[in-house]
Amino acid sequence: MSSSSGQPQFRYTQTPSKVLHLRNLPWECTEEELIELGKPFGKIVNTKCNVGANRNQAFVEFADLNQAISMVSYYASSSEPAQVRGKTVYIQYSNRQEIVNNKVSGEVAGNVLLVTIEGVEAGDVSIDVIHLVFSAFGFVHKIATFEKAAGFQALIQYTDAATASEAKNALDGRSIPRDYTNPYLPVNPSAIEGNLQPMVGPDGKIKEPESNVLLAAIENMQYAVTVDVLYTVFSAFGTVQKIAIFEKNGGTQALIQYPDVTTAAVAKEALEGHCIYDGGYCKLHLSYSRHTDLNVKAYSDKSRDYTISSTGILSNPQASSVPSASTGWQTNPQVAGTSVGSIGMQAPVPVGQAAAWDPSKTTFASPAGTFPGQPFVPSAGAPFPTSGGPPSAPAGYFQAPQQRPQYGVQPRPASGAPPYGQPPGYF
DNA sequence: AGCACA
Repeated sequence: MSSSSGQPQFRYTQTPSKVLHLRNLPWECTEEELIELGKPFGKIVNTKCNVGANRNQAFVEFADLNQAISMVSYYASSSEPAQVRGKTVYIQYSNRQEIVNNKVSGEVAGNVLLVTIEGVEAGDVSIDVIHLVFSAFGFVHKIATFEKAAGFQALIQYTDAATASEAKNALDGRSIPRDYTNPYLPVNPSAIEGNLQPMVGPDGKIKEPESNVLLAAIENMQYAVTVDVLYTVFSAFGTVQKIAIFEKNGGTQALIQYPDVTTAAVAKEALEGHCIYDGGYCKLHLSYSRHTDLNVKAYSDKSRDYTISSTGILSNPQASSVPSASTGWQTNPQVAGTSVGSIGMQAPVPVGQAAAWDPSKTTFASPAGTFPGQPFVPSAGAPFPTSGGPPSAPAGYFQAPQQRPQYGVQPRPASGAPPYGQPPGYF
């Protein structure tokens, strides 16, 4: 308790800081209110509110010291005091140089994806399905879905922006496999329950070594399974880089190469045990290949290398790096938008545009649906490119006779370019 | 008037 040389801590002698201490705030003042207050003076990079016993103090941190100085000096000489909700707020330099740890896991900038799922209505895609698809990239903290007349949207919250970005890159523009939405088809239960277990179980549950290359054994192959068919099916989960089909032990197998393990894992979970055609035809058995990079002919009827034909599939913006100012994702999430279905990427939404969350503001492009009830009739002029088609080749691809197709995949031009268009007018 | 978090 050395009451040592009483150095007075008057505000006038406080050393300036990028961080300002605010007091006399209204109870449980929100982060948005702090930002509103400080925004005119500069860029606020972090806040901490509801500090103190009464939860009526807060900190705001500016990007630049001069911005903090300008705010303090402005209100020091202003006739109008700083106010929040009509209460006068007292502002001074914090005795710290930065705000630490405001960003709890729920509020890291860019960790939330806004997903627009086109061609579906609420209930067509369950949260379980969304969870399944997005969990492959990392732990999913929260999912919220909402539906307006414009469309069905979901918020997917990851731990960090990097994970969100990864998911965005992998899934943007993709279709959710149709059978997720079909209640009559089995969904791999382990995949859905896998909530708390990432790919590798922490409790010693080691799965088979993962790979970005999947080995697909095709059983009961009554219909031709071409490179194109496989491409269409597996592209629903991410960029397919290479495909090779070969015969082994009298059966047909294929290798499908993705850019990364996570994408392969999603595809594997989703497709394992499922059939390309209804009726048990062309059943897929998936495992991880030991290969990581296939050496295949660029173009043949048994193999394809999609990486060398100029395909600009992935040119994805980063997830938002706008500093977060969230109190919760209901109010002010950092959104790196993605939409699944026929998916369009949405630019990150800056803090100030939190209102843009209103899904009703969404301009909705209603693409050729790839979802329930859509029979995927290929346009007459664009037959599916089957190489030497099946004997009784179904008029509609992926459609065994008198059967409904299993996967919501779209016809693909023979050029090798994926069909995923960017529907106009996202947000 | 007052300065947190782990």
